[in-house]
Amino acid sequence: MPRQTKPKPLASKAAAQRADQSLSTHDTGPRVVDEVDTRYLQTLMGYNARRAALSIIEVFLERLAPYGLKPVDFSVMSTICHNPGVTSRQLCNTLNLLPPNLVGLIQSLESRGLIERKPHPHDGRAVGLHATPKGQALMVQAEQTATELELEKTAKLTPAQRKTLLALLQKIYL
Amino acid sequence: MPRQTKPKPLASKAAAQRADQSLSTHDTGPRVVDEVDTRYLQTLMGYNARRAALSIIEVFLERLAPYGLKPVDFSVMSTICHNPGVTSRQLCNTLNLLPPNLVGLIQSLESRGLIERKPHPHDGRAVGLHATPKGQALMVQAEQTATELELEKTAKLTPAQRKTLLALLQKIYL
DNA sequence: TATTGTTATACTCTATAACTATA
DNA sequence: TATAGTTATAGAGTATAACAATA
Repeated sequence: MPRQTKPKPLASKAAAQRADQSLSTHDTGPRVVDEVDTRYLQTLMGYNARRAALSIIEVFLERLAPYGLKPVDFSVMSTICHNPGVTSRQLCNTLNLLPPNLVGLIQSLESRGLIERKPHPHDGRAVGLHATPKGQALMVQAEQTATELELEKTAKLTPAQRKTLLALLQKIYL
Repeated sequence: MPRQTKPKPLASKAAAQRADQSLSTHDTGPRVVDEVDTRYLQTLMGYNARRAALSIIEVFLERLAPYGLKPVDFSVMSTICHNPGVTSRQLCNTLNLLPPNLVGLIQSLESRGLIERKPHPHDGRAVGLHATPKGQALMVQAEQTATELELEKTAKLTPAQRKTLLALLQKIYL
């Protein structure tokens, strides 16, 4: 189930058309565009990172749907599994989420029996989040599926390139 | 105006805590998490690409606000400027947008006097989109601002690393 | 019959303000 | 006074179905 219209394969014969990349062509008459020139946008990291992320997330949504997990659910569950007792506030800070948007998500995971809320040992305001055995078992499978899917989507990259790409991306947002 | 809660600086002294990354710890008691371990998520390209993209887009929204352009407006305007006569359908295919979501955007740009709609030379159904002189002038400034911002956000990267990162990202979504 | 552009609309995601309980 | 969690709600973004005009 494609969520977007898929770009048609470009007619490579028309590559020679795109010669003038200047912004101010001062041309006002009607014109037919044979092949769309996106060379400027492709110099922008934000554009490329967003397109790459959406490309992966599109497949992620399909493959993880059987687990009832969307990307944010997945990252929250994974972080809880790897950090038993983590609080909502810590999840927000770590994953760049807003507290109000996490409330319903946590409640949903709890009602599905994937996590448990336990009182925080030292802070009466906070609540520690723990994955149940059911939640842990689900995430073992989900993380394996996610990792497989990621390797597929980055199949054009060598392992070294993949490692490089991860490191460079982290230099931007960390 | 921060749109998200900003992660607090991590106490590096606690890095030694995160030794066991296994999913099934079988621990059920209350526990305090000192530093959140996100090492698994950081192995996922989708997670890193999305975080990097959002990190850039956050600044993009601030810096491009004076031009009245959000990321999608910007990419549409830029593509129209560099491809005079491009059609809505071509924009959708190129930028991975859905036609209904582009209608209001195009109307807004037209009512602001940034673009003009002209009949397509060969196809009576299609409409060619052209940037007005006002739109072209705006985009010269906007693209310069965007490029500057991008260089700031990728300041930790060498020019060679930046080029590598762009190329690797395109190998994922193109 | 297929495609371009459009309308209407629903659903999801994201953001802000304000409240409570505790530190 | 400040923080953790919550509630309510508004706004933006994204999705599908269906239609008219043209190819």
